[in-house]
Amino acid sequence: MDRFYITTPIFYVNDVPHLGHAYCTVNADAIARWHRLIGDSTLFLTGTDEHGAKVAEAAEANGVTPREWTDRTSARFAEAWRGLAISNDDFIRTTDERHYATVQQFLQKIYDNGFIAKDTYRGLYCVSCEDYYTADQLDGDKCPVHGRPVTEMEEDNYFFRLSAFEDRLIEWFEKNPDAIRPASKRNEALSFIKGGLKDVSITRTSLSWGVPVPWDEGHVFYVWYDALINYLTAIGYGEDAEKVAAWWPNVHHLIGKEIIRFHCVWWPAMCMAAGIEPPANIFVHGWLLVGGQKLSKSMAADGDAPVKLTDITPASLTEEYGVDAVRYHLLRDTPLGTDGEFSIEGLIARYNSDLANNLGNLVARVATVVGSKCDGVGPAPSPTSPLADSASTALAAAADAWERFAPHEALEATWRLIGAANAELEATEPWKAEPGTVDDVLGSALEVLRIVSLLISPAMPATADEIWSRIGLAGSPSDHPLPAAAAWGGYPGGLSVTKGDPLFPRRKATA
RNA sequence: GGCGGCGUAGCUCAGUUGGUCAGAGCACACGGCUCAUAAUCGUGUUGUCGCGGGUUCGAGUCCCGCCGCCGCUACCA
Repeated sequence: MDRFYITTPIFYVNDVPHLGHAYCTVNADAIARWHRLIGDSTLFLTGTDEHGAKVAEAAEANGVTPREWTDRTSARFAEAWRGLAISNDDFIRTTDERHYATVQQFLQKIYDNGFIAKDTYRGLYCVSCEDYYTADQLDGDKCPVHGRPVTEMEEDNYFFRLSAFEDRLIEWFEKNPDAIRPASKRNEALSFIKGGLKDVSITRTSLSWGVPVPWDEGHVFYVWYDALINYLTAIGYGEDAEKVAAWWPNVHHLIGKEIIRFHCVWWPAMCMAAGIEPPANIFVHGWLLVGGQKLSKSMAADGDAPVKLTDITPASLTEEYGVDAVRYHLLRDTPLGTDGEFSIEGLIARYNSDLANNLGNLVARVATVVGSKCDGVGPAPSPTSPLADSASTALAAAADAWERFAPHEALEATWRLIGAANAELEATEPWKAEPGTVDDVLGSALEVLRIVSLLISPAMPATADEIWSRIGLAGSPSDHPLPAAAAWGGYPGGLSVTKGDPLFPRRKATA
């Protein structure tokens, strides 16, 4: 049995979960579900990043301890993911005991290996960003992000000798051309490395809300530095060498393009410094862009302001359109690796054409005709149906696409099968035929629905279960491993088929 | 400034190493069907492939220049 380890970034708790977080997490979830479906032993990890000055400040402003504050804010993410049917196997928090233990061991190892040393850092610091700026980055004398004045700071910090890894990183990139995808993002990281690397300050003394540096009291690790290590905490680094060996380094980090440097430069170097292999796969996704148009006011913080992606909560969409429809849109409309447009109009267009007209209507019309021509008992499929080829083609294309982290292609392939089934019904017109002569075509249509349930289950688990159940099957498609389960002829016949309400009622063009 | 990317039908986008590459889906039009969520099936229209040069028998596909947009340029989840 193969193993499959996939991660999202851990999200910073001061953010409210928004559509950008959801985009990444839903994609990771669908890919994880696909791997479970093909029988891989799968570990899907997400979580929250909870250290740093901003969190400490927010806690104080709310009159609670940082820990109480992050208990509350971390829960918002867990809740958002429940609302999107996210099937993470673990939810890591950087405030977990286990994480402190792993971070300290991992960094102690780097320290012992001689890649961490003390030095003095001087710079212009923005408290809001928790970050230093160079003079030319400033907007006058203010932080370009927050517009707040920066302060001159000087700290005795520990520095990670990133510069020592320039050659090794370049070699790693060249020996592993597919480690970072897409290639455009790999090149971006590589050119950054080739431009020369400077050592990075990885500890702070100005705050205490962080993981303590084990060899020097009074220092805590810089939030980014402890955050990356979560990927090792979850597989028991420092605790369970066997478990680490089982899952590492063949991990798949799914990340957004804004954090390329941390994941594609720092993180591999940190792993090298600690004496372990760098992560085998890093897949960089793009951003969802929100155009000039306004979204529904219920989704915007300020009804008249231009809506930003970060203003859109996943719940505002799932309440209106349903969990699976939102998941489908996120997976189908923006290929991983490129930026995409997000709009309610696009969501509705996709909903109506793919979900209501093609899939939902196919389920409805098949159920109706089985009801009228077969007394509601589904016949077995024909072994010679032309749809058998369509089904195997769809399965092969979907499998290939999921392997390449291309959910949109996997779904596109599945919809070609749905289209073929609709066309086959038109060609054979079972509603005109005498009962008794329609078993082959209706059985084959039901078989398509069974296979479609399997193929859509990573993307739309609830819909898959519902179709599965309506055609009379017990359990859930996710209990039936591919590819065997998707072989033509699996629908047994003799099962009771129920019509039910429309799976996806059509939507008006305006929300 | 430096490095990199993008600009293809109304919309969203495909287009490997240059030669049916001018495409898909949506939208739209017409026709069929009426089992189905006015859904479905079939057929079809739309483009100076950002602009201007060049290489070539032949260029969205290579080269040069220009215009427009964007990303990265160090510690911004």
